[in-house]
Amino acid sequence: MIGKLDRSASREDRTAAILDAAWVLAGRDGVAGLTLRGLARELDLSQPSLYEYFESKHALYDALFADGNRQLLGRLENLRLPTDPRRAVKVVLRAFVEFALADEARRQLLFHRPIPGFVPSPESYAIAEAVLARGVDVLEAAGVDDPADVDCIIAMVAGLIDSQASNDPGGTRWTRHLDRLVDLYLDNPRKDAR
Amino acid sequence: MIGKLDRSASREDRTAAILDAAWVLAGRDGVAGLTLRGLARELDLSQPSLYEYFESKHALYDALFADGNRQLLGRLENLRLPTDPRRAVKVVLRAFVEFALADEARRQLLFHRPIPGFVPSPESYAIAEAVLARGVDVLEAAGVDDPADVDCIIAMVAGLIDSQASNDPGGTRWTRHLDRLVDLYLDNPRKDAR
DNA sequence: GTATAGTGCCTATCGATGATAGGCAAACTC
DNA sequence: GAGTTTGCCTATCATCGATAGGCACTATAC
Repeated sequence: MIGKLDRSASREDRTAAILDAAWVLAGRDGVAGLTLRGLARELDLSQPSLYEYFESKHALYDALFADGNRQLLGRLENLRLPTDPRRAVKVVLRAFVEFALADEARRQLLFHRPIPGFVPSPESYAIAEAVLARGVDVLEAAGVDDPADVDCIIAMVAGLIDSQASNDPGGTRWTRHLDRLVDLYLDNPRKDAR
Repeated sequence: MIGKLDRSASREDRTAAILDAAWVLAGRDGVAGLTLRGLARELDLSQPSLYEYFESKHALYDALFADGNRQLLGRLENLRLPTDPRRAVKVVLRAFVEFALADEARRQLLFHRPIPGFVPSPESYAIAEAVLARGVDVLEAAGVDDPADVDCIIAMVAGLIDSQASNDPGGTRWTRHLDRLVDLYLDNPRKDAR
C-alpha cells in the first residue's frame, strides 16, 4: 500500500497523487504491467473510481507521459550551461541521457511506445517537442546549422541510451562514449550542397 | 481468412503455416494486437487448439522471434560481400537496416520488447547473437578491433533504424546517412590505453 | 430554506483475453 | 487388437478495461 488517497485534498492534488502512485507501480511491475485495479487498490479506491480522474487507461498513460516530459523539461531548463557552446551541448545531452536512464519505466513510456495503441495527445506531445526544441537550440548555438546533422546527433544519443538500457542497465558501457561522439559529430558536419 | 490449416500436412508444416498467419495478423494489427482467437479464426481452428502447437502465447512470440532472426541470418549469409572490408561493412549494415525497416511488426518484435513480459528463450536468443556475431566479424575484418568501437557502431545503426521507423517510416531521412557515419566511425576509432 | 445540479464514490456487470479442464475420435505402436 | 498418443473440440475460469446505475454529499440558485 502506497497510501490512501487524501479525500480532502484538492482535485488537482488528488490527480497528482494518483500519478505518483502510478509511477511507483510502473516502476515495480513495468509500464505495461500497470493495472487500474492494482492502482486503485494502492489508493484504497475502487477501480471504476479512477475514471473520475482519467477517462481511460490511455488517458492515464497520457498524463504520465506529460508528467515525465515536464520533469525532463524542468531539468533541462534548470541546467547551468557553460558559456562554451560545445561544452553546453555536452552538458545538455548528458543531462538528457542521465534522465532517460534514471527510471526504466519512465524511459520506456517517454521514448518508446510500450503500450499497444497508446499515442500521446497533441497537448502532451507538445511538451516533448519543447524538450527537443531545447536540444536543437543548444546544438545550433554550437554551430550545427544543418538539420540533417541535428537528426544524426539525436539518433546517436538515442542509440546510446537504448543500447545502455537494454544491454547494460546501470552501467556506462555506452554512455561513456557520449562526449567523444559529440565531438566527432560536431567536428564532422555533413558536407551538403546547400 | 488467410487459409484453413491443412490438416494433412506434417506437424512441422502446420506449425510454419501458423507462424505465417501470425506474421500476417501482426502486420495488420500490430505485434501486440495479435490475439490467439483471431489467429485461430484465420486458420479455422478453435483457440485452445493453438495450444497443441505453442504452450503459451509467449511461446508463439518466441517462435516468431526465432523465425525473424533466422530470416535475417539467412539474408546476411547470402550477401555477396565486396572484397574491400569497408565496403563489406557498408553492405552488411545496409542489409541489416533494410531488413529491419521492411516489416514494422517484425522490427518491433526482433529489436524491441513490445510484448509485456516476453523475453526470448535462450535458444531463440542464440540466433540473434549469431546475427550480431556476423556483424562483428565484418567489422573486425575492417580493422575495428576495439569492442568499444563495435558497441558504438551498433548503437549508431540502432539509433538510425529507430529514428527512421519512428519519425519517417518509409523514408530515408536517417538511413541516408548510414554510409557517411560508417566512414566517420571507422576513421575515428577510440583512442584507448591498450 | 429548499430545490437543483454536480462531484465523488460505490457495487454489479459487460465483453474480450489468455489459459485450463475434460472429453472424443482418429492414428499410431507394440 | 489393446493401449497410447495426437489433434481437435466445447465449456469454463480469472483478469483486464470499461460501462451502467445508484447513493451520499456539496455547492449553487432562487
